[in-house]
Amino acid sequence: MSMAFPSVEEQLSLLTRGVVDIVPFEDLKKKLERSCQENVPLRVKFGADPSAPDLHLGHTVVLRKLRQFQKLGHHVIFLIGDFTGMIGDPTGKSTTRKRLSREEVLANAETYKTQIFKILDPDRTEIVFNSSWCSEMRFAEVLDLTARYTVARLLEREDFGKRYREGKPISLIEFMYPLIQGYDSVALRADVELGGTDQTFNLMVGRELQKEYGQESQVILTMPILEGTDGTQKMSKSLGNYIGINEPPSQIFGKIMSIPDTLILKYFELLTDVSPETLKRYEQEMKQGANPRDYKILLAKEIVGFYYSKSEAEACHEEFERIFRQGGTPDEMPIFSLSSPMALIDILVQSGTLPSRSEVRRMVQQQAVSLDGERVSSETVVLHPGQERVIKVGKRKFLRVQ
RNA sequence: GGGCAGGUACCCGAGUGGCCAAAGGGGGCAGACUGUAAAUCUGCUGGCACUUGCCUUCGUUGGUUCGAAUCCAACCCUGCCCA
Repeated sequence: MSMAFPSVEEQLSLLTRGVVDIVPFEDLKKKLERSCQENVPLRVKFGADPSAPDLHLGHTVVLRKLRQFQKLGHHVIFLIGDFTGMIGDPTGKSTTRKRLSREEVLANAETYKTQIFKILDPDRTEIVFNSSWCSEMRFAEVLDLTARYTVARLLEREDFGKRYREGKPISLIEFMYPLIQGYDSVALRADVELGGTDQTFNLMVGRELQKEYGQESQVILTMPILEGTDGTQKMSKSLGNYIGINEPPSQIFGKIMSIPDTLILKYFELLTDVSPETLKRYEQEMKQGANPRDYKILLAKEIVGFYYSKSEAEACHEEFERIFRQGGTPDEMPIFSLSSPMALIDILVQSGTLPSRSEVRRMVQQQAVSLDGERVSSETVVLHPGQERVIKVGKRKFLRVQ
């Protein structure tokens, strides 16, 4: 399969979009030139944690960059770091890593596939597991690997150094992670490795190790870390500020609408294909006083449109207007069927709308509960079957009772 | 192996026998205000009951006591120093 690559300049202009750093830039240029001349695609590596199969928009920043490489004709290697996942890390800092079985890893891999292929081209993506070479390594080989790096250099990493200075624990296996990840690059003979800026250190270790093992060092390309819906902390599932790509369209739409204004342009740049010129125009218009809300709507439509469809995006927009601007109700909401009369408090707990009866009482006290648009003042109101009513808790929890 | 300091609710962190479901902050949730948001103000933030009540929670397990997050013992875990 021989196809001409676009010119190096053309490739670079696309590939440099939105990136934070390319180290070293000159080497990327050289690799691209050689790839053009010899008509050999670059091997572009990206590593993923095996235990987090729920992708969110934060993950897609890098995936979209991989997609650009693919569109230019390069070969993407999606590495699933199952080896360390199967060992587990009992002392992991805050989140104790769960040990994964082989079956779980494979199941997670499947989930990955269905998600990443919403963005990546399956025909140009190779999925690999690092256990396939890590589990073959003999202890002597592992020692040989550890002899090639020093503790002082590992402590150069910001979080290691910080934790060490602050007297917080660092387990040896954590020290090994960068080495393992770096060794993966050796095993894969990666030309380029992508990652978030938080991965810079690990990516650099890959460069060092490749050199140690007599290979040409990979070029590393880092992408910005996407802030979550809270606008300050990085998007992550554990912080609850994420927008999952598997979430229903109306959820995605609503969550995007809730991001702070300061993120609008960044989201456009990193999560959509909107051209740089258009981006500039948006920026100008907002500076001149246009309502940022309207651009958020454009953004939300753009993203929902990408993962679902244009018409779905339109529908989300209409529903959003109805619910939040006019205080209406969504098209779809959880339904709870009554078979006999039941008190409001029981309905809200049994339907799972709220976690406990105490919570229901609190909400009612705080005037957060309404029934068919009317504030509810007592949680003991009894609802009867056969009559359709809508309960609303807070701004976005709805329940249809029938 | 020895010495010292620690382990408190989602997170940080006060509390050293009853007034502790446990100060304070962060986060979260709700209300007001808005543009849906941010900022601000107010309230809530273990569960069950709901007019002062009961139950579970302060690393784990036992013990002392009318009564323990607080005292004792053993154990587990973490950090620092020494070997």
